Amino acid sequence: MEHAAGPVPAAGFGPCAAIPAEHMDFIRQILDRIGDKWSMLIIALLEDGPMRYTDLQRNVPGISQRMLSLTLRQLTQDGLVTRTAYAEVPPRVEYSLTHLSQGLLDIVKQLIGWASDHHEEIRQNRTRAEPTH
Amino acid sequence: MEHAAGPVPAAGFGPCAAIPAEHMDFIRQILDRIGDKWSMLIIALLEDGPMRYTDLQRNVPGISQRMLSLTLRQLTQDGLVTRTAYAEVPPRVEYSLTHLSQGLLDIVKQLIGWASDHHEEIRQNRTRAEPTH
DNA sequence: CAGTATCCCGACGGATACTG
DNA sequence: CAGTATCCGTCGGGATACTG
Repeated sequence: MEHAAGPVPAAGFGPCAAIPAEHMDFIRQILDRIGDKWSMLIIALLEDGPMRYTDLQRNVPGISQRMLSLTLRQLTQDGLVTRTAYAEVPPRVEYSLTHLSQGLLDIVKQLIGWASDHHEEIRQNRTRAEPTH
Repeated sequence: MEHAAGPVPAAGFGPCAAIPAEHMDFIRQILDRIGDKWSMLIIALLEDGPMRYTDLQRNVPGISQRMLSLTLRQLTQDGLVTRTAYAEVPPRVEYSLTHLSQGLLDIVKQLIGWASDHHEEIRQNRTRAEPTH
């Protein structure tokens, strides 16, 4: 991100130097899509390589068939996941990442890393925040 | 639920090398929290420095007072945002990032950058995915 | 195996009105 | 200015049953 260096550039201080208002729109779009309950998890899981429907279902604990299907369809439509169906006797379908989602994968992994590092701290903060009332 | 009876291959490549099942839990916790509709946006906005309640309200287009209050309270409780109230005649309250959210900010910025770079591609993918009926 | 279809509940979150 | 309180609709998403 170019932020050039600069403490609040331009005139006075604008209402929002960090995010141009024009960007707000699709930032929300993307967040709504991958910020949902399962997308990032699935993308992270696909890092290892292609996975089948049931593989995903086993490895994303708690996901329902409905949500798995829906999420995969969304991701496929967005070009973040590739669906490959093999015409075999027991049907086989594999899902894998695309070039587009490779960059996203990197970020998702960072987010997971951050969560791993700080979830405990956050939990502590949360419980200790009670007494205020 | 543990189906301990399962193969659970342990050797070779397990069902999930990317995310150990134990981590799934708090990954979901974090995603549920910051993956909501407004948290990341607010964190990104606070990069520039402290902002007041109304500043945030202006710069997060479409957010309601209710959601702004709620989100800020959540973030404050989690230790991701600091709330500072000045006892002045017109009340003034400022919100800013904490050391904890600094690392998260970096990731959020990357995500925003990624969204900026690829939202168009994603939109195209989405529209061109229709004909499949 | 890899899904789809249907039902249904709870929460997320917007609109509005009120307060310290 | 900086919130809280209440009402209420939408819809994300789980449970269950069925299909190619």
